[in-house]
Amino acid sequence: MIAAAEQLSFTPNSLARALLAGRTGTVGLLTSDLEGRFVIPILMGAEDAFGAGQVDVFLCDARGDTIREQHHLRALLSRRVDGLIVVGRQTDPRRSLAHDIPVPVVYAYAPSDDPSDFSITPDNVRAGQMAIEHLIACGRRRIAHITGEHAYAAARERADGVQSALRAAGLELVGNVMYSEWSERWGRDATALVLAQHPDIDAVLCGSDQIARGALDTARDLGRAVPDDLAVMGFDNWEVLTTNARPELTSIDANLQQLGRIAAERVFAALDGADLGSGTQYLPGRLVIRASTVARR
Amino acid sequence: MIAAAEQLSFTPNSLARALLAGRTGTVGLLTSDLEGRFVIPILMGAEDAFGAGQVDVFLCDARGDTIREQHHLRALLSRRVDGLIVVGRQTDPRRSLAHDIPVPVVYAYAPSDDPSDFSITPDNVRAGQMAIEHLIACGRRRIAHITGEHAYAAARERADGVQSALRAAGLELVGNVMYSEWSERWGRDATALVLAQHPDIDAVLCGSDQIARGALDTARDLGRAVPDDLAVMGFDNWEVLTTNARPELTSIDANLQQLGRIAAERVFAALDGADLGSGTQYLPGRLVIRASTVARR
DNA sequence: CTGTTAGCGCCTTCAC
DNA sequence: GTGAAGGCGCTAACAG
Repeated sequence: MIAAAEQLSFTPNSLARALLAGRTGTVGLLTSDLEGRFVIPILMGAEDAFGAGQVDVFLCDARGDTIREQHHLRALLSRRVDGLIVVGRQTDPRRSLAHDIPVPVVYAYAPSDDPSDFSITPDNVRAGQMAIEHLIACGRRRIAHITGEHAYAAARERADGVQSALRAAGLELVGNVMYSEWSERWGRDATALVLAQHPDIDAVLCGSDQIARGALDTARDLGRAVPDDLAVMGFDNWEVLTTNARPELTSIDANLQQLGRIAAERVFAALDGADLGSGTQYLPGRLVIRASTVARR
Repeated sequence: MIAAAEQLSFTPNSLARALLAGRTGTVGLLTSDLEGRFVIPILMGAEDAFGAGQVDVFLCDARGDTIREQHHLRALLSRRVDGLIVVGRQTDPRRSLAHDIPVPVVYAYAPSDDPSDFSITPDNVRAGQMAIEHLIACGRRRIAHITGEHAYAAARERADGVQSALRAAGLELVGNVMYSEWSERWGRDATALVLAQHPDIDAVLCGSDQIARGALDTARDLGRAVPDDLAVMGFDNWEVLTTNARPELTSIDANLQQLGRIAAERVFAALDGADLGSGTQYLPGRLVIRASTVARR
């Protein structure tokens, strides 16, 4: 009867329950950069995995500032989150948060520099290989590689994968890896440059979809038909760029949503006593073939 | 001395404090669509405003599903959030969550259809007017308007603003408002169409930056010089599209981050007893002039 | 099987 | 001034 009376608009107080149970059913997601487009899919994947269970997530954006990060960390711990996911803005290793955190911590995207932490990050070397293997499968032999800032591990690692896959096929990159910035503009300029120096190339592999969009523009300006005359591909599979390109752009998807989901599942399992493990797990990407490398027929 | 001993690694338990205080210092952010690019800046603005104070935010993505939304709502209330921000994916009014929510609720981006709720949303009519006023100030007189889906209030309202500003200047739109989809592809196709029918136009106002990018491509293909021969502008000021365009794209920024900040501030003030108010507040946008409407010199 | 009670960690009050 | 006690809402353990 009491129950019936309260049924109308009664909500149990999770706080009290948490206080008693020693478990809040909450997880902290500490990001260093909401602006960037890599964090969001990861966040979605994590939200997804947790949403099914009964856990809610505290989102904190440290804006790349260590002080703010420490502040948020303290706040999250004082709120007794059951676990923590730390999402970086780049795939370069980042400093470990601290050693004495009383809850499981998973580093996503940006791995921790402490090998005793557990991290999960995209396999960029493999991604570079996959791209080259696809281009070779398309019959391309004279391939140039235009990419972003050398300061980014993602750029260097993809380039490593590119070189190793070429070597494995008995081929060589045309010219050097061209590093500069992650922009369409650089894609346009670099493509003009490489086409002037090496007019006989049959493929341009770009380090990001943005760069690839620039490459497509220049190819069009110079009358090079894509993909018949010149194949173009990118990385990241940023749909707004890839599916609206002329022709639509082949790309390597880093499976970030899955990465977020795995991170969440690992934290979740650790809550139930599973061992979190340590070291860095590399998540393979996925080739998404579109018309910029394979002609429609 | 006890304090000293604990200073090493002691974190006060916010739960216990909250239980006693009747205040958790948490706010729920209920979104219907993390994927979309409008939610993120709002979220950042809110996180920003709250981060300064001591409040943390629970992020819940309902994925546009009402059931899931109700589920999350219950969860958030059971966690005794002090307030709620509901962020929709479109600017079309959405159904009110419920009438009996015991904490302040602010609707952001998608206003509530219940006038007793408080909502804040971009002023799209005014944005349309601002765009036209800018084009007229640039000396344009024969303006076409290509936009997205008619089903979106944002498209219709901007078009209303466009028409009213033209009328106020004694001008008329060239052709009808062209509604279709929010894509580069449509921007390309529609621009080709309108240039064929009305070769004498001197400006194309596009309903989004994506559409505007398509318009720029077609203008280039057809040899129309931008901005001398044809001005092009968009809406949203999506930097990745605007600053990489050839030429860089003039756009109307909806100030979404500010919108998120205001929403957070309103919730925050309501926590301290301030009246939340009701009705819909329309936040004006901001003109960002770039080279697609004003020639560099 | 239903009803009572103790205590989770903190803060505020009141007594000393 | 320092110190003890009560209670926030819940659940687990125990008593009836």
